[in-house]
This record gives sequence, C-alpha cells and structure tokens, in this order.
Amino acid sequence: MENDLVSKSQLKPNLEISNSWGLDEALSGYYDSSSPDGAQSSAASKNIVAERDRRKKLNERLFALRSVVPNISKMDKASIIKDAIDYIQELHDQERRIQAEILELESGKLSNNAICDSEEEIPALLRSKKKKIDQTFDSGEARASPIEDLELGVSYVGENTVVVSVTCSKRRDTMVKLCEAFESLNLKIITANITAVSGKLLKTVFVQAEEEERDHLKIQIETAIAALNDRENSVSL
Amino acid sequence: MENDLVSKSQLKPNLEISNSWGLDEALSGYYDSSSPDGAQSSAASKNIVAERDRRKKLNERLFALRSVVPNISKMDKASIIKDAIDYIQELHDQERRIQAEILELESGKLSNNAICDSEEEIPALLRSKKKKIDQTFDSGEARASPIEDLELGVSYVGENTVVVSVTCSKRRDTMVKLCEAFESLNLKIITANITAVSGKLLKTVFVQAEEEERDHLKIQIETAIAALNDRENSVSL
DNA sequence: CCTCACACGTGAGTC
DNA sequence: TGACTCACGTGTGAG
Repeated sequence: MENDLVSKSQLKPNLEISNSWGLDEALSGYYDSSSPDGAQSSAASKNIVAERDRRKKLNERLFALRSVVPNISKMDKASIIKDAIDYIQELHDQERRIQAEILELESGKLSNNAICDSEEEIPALLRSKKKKIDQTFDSGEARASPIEDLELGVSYVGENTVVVSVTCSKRRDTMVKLCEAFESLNLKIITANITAVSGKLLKTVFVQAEEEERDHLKIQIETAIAALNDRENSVSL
Repeated sequence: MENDLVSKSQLKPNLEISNSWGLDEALSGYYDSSSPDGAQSSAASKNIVAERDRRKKLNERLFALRSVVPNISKMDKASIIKDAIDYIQELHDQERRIQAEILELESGKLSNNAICDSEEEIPALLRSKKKKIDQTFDSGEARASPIEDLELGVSYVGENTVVVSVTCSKRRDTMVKLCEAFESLNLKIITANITAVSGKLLKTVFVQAEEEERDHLKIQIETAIAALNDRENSVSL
C-alpha cells in the first residue's frame, strides 16, 4: 500500500492531496458504540481521525511550501524545509543588496553610475549563485575588503564537532560583520568565542556537524564572509 | 517528562534559538550480536534511535525555518510552515515590485531633472516598499529580539583599566547587536572577548579609562544597549 | 541484508 | 471537559 503521499504520487505541482486511503470511515464505524469499551474506542477513534487529519494538513502545508520554493533538490521532508530556509536567506541577501542599491540611487544621484551595471537584480537564485561565485572570485583580489588577512581553519575534532577558527585583522565593525556572517548560516553552534587583541581578531566556533560536512561548511563560511566584503564594496560606506 | 521541545517555548514568547535540545544522543547500547534476541533488540533499538534522530532533525529544521521568518504568529508546527509560505510569497511580491522600481529609476536616471529631493519621484510605490524593506532589513535576518536578562558590571581594576562584563541571554543577532553597541561608543578597547555558551552570552571588554570615568562609562553602555532595544521596538507596525 | 523515509496509532500534555 | 498539538515506537515499502 502507499503509505506515502508525498514521494511518488505528488511529483508534479498538482495539488490534489485527497486521501488515497479511505480507511478512516471503516475504522470509525467498525466498533460497537453501545458497549462501554465502545465508547472508549469511539473517543479513541475520534482522536485517531483527528490526528490523521492533523497529519494530512501538515503534509499539505509542507508541500505547499515546496511549491513556492523554486528549486527543490529532494522530495525529502527535511530537505524541503532546508531548501525553503536557504531560499529565504538568499532572498534576504538579495534584498539587502537591492536596498543598498536603491539607497545609492536615491541619495547618490551623482554622475557616477559605475557600480550599478544595469544588471537585473532579480533573475532568481540560479543566477544569483553564479553571481555569488563571481563576487567571491572578484573580492578575492580586492584589497579594499573590510575583512583582511583572513585565515580560516575548519577541522573535525570528533564527537560530531567541527571547530572553526578565524583570524583576521581588526578594523571597525569587523567583529560585527564576522558575527553576522556566522549568524546568517544558521549553524548548530555549540559554543562560540570571539576575542580582539592587539589589532587582531580571533574567532573560534564549535559547531555540531558531521565530518562529511566539513568541506561544505568551510565553503559556506568563505562565501558568507566574501558576501560581506562584497556588500561592503558595493555600498561603499 | 519532556516529550516535546516546543510546548514549553510555546507557552511563553521566550524562544531558545540555539539547540538547547540536542544534548542527549550518546545512548547507544551494544548488544551481543550472536544471541538471537540480542540481534532483535539491537535492530529494533537501531530503528528506534534512527527514527528518533530523524524526528529531531526535522524539528531542528522546522525551527530553523521559523528563525528566518520575521513575524511568526503561533509556534504551531503547521503555522510555522504557513507563515513561511506567506513570507516567501510576500518576498516574491516585493521583489517583483522592486524590480519594476529599479527599472523605472534607471530609465528615469537618464532623463532626470529633480530626483531624490523627496519621494515624489517614486509616487507611492516606493513608500510602501521602502517601509517594508526597512522593516525587514532592520530586523536583520529575522525576528525582533531585544536584549534580555541583561547584567552589566563595570569595575576599575587599576592601571587605567576598566573591565566591562556583560551577560545576557543569547537570541538571534544578539551577538551582533552587542558588538554594534560597543563599537558605537568608540572606546579605547585594550582587548575584548565575547563567547556564547548554552543559551547565554558573555562579553568581557578591557577598556583603557580612568577610574573616574567608570560611572559615566556604565551609563554610556546602558544607554547604547537600550538604544538598540528601542530601535528594535520602533519597527512595530 | 540493511538503511532511509514515511504514516500510523497511542498516551501524554496543554488550554 | 473535549478539542487541540506533540513525541514516541512500530510496521512497511523503496532503494
């Protein structure tokens, strides 16, 4: 029997959930309502059908969520949520950049329009990814970055724990930016510590993660920091 | 017994962001694989623990989803997803309008005459949009979470050094806000350290200052943090 | 065989 | 009280 309404039957955006199993009716009328245990089972069956209903509603919502997120990698229940989270964060990022751009366009009104290269901002995340990569590459050479002399170490130390250590030179708001970068990643942070001493800034974060996530984590962090640098460049505060 | 991770936080608006829940996991009992019932229970317990793990992961994801959505009405599992859907759609709408606006601004930039003097250039569209952007942007990634359970200690320790220690509960972006508060004061910071552990946040700052400046410094810091909270509050619709 | 993801029924807890 | 949500353990089917 199909226990699963999400994986196979609803591969397309067709939203007909409908109950592929009609068992609920049979279950409710199955027991005798006159006997005392019948009353019990009646209450129980109500609970059952209510719970079933709740579960169905939750699934409907879940895959309604999937339908508003553009690129869903896997049909996995957890992956759907994860993709939604990533998508929202990307939208947030875009929003940030766009807002900066608008601010510039508004208050700037200067003849210099070099930064806004008339590239449409909203094409979607498919291109935004490309853009991000480009930005990362670009800011790799840019020396005007707010975060300088960056050194990033990501190592697995056992017990599902990855230790991330960052050192960079301390400038104004560097601390803030680093914190922002890490907060934006929604990691499972066990403990974090950041300390500034003699012009340097050291940050150590214990993250709960598998060993296999290490490389991905590192790339994530690099990207987040690069995005910060890029944001800084485009805003040119 | 604790059967649930949400109900407690559901009662009060107090939200534990980081995984206050993910502590227990070390239970993995090994049975002898040679004995038949041992194999049985081993398989069963494996299944159990796997399922439990899956459920936990799903909850974490769900809850991470909640953390990236600004205004969550109810802590309900289904409501979280619903709010996320609404929020994504809202962002989509906004994106669309902003794109139109940027196009308009760019095209108008060439034939500009009186720009940006006021909002007249962008009739009413920008106003609503702008408000929304500010709102979203101001709250950073997500919800408005003021700095709670604040404890502030300022003491002179000799050698022209004042030690400031702050403890508060860790919410989303609390770290960022605290750093912002301190950066805004332009203190002569000798060394600073901030660490997050088990839902709490501890910050220690060594400031070069005279003993007489102590009280003033304390008031300054209190004011800065209060200003952060106020700024957060003023976003309310 | 075993892992993964799921739906299910049930008891416990809340308002 | 009953109408809700939730976590749990279990059975099942796909890969």
